[in-house]
Amino acid sequence: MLIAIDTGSTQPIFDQVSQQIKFAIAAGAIRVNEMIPSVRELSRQLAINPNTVARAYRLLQDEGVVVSRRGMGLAVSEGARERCRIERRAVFEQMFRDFLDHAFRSRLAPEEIDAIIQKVRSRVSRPSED
Amino acid sequence: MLIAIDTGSTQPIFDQVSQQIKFAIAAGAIRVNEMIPSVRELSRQLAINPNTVARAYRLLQDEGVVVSRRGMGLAVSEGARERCRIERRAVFEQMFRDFLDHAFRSRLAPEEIDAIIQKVRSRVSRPSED
Amino acid sequence: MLIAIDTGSTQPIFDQVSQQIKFAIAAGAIRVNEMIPSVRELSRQLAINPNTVARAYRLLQDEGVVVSRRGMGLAVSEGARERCRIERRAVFEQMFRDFLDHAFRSRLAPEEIDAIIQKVRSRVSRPSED
Amino acid sequence: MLIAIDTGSTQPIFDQVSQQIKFAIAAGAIRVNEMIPSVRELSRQLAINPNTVARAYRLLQDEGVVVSRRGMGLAVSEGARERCRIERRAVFEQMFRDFLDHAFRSRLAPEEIDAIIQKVRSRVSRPSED
DNA sequence: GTGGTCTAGACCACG
DNA sequence: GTGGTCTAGACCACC
Repeated sequence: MLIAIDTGSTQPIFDQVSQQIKFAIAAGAIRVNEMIPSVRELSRQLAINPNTVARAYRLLQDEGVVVSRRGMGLAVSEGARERCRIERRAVFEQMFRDFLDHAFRSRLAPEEIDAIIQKVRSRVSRPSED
Repeated sequence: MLIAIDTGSTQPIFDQVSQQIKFAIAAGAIRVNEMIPSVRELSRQLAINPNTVARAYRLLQDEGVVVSRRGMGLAVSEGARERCRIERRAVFEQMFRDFLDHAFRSRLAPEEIDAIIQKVRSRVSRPSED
Repeated sequence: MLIAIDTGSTQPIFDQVSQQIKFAIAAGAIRVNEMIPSVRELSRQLAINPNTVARAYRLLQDEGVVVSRRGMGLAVSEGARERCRIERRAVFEQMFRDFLDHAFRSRLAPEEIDAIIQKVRSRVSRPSED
Repeated sequence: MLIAIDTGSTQPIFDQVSQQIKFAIAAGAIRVNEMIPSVRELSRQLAINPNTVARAYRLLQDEGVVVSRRGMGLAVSEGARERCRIERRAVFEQMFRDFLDHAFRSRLAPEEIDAIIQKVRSRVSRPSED
């Protein structure tokens, strides 16, 4: 359950948690029918407020990614993996679209956009260390 | 002075205003030593509160992009264009780096990343209508 | 948390607040990692508008003296004390340099400058009552 | 008539002008009964708004430092020099008192205050070049 | 006319 | 509970 919280990010913590769980499911790191950690357990691990984990889990339930098993906890639902893959794809498509749109609106020259993409890609086959 | 406010964005209005002014300077749409619109004028144009514009302008002053000419208004400072260009470049480099890093950490396959870039780029020579 | 507001001063209230907090950190009266009073709390204590305190706190954040812990409040950042000491030192060095420079430019005789320093120092081991 | 305007200073321009004239009189650089430049002349020299010079001159008249000679302009009044010396003295005494009071209230150690005074004095026999 | 500060009060998301 | 943003409107000094 490798979840990395960035408290400095503008993305809310509950969102980081739920998103990383979904993307872990998409990647197959958590399997269908597998249980996810309890609220108390995960909040302890990540050193964040239990309410925050609870909110992330509520989100996952509302989206049908996990289902409650009474008295046991939450398990990854049938079909969750495919849906998580689709969402992951959509998230990053939107992210790149925002980048391009914003760059165009800022009158950044196409050549400069190309230069950015070239430069960053050449440096990042694994995450940067900034 | 083409500034477009997106009230739905998570980016605060004052931030949109100051950023768009900086990028307009970067693009040469506002020249060094030129005055920027008065707080009251711009707030009227954009139909937002003068305090919000004032806050954007305060940001610009703190960053040294504009200087106050007392009783007269705010003028684009010497060397502002180059600094704005550099900042614009840095902003978009960071944006694309975030995209890539985040995608890698989400274990998105390199081929899928390529597919996203191809697909979106082919579609966006002008801003999307989302 | 002894903060004294001088409403008659030309120095803005938000500036007095942020500076006094920085100097309190420099003096060790507020410790690293300690939370500073909430916006509402301090505004109540000082009988000033919450927005004014918020602006002071925004300044402190921009300077990296405090960091926001979301939903919890603001905490003094690592290394803040040393930076606050340095700033305090710089502020007063500049203040005295301004005094001297201005005096010289006004062609005040060195003996008269000495006389002023002697006279005032002998009188002030505690703050004056002006 | 050596007047140096600092547009970046917090001290209003009209105040800089009137104060520097008074201090020039205190220093004997402008003599009793001598005429000071016309509003138009000085505003041209300093490249500032004539209204600003006019306001400075009004101040000087109100304080009795200069008197109007109909159709001719403004002349330094009898006894102006002594009064200007006294004011100059008071201004710098207050300036140094502010420095000390503020430093005490900021809990700056007396040794550090001494250190500042030593350091700056050793460097400044003529104005600094900051 | 200009920017700058301050107040008052509303609304929001986060924990 | 916390900070953050935005609106509305007043007041000030400066040019």
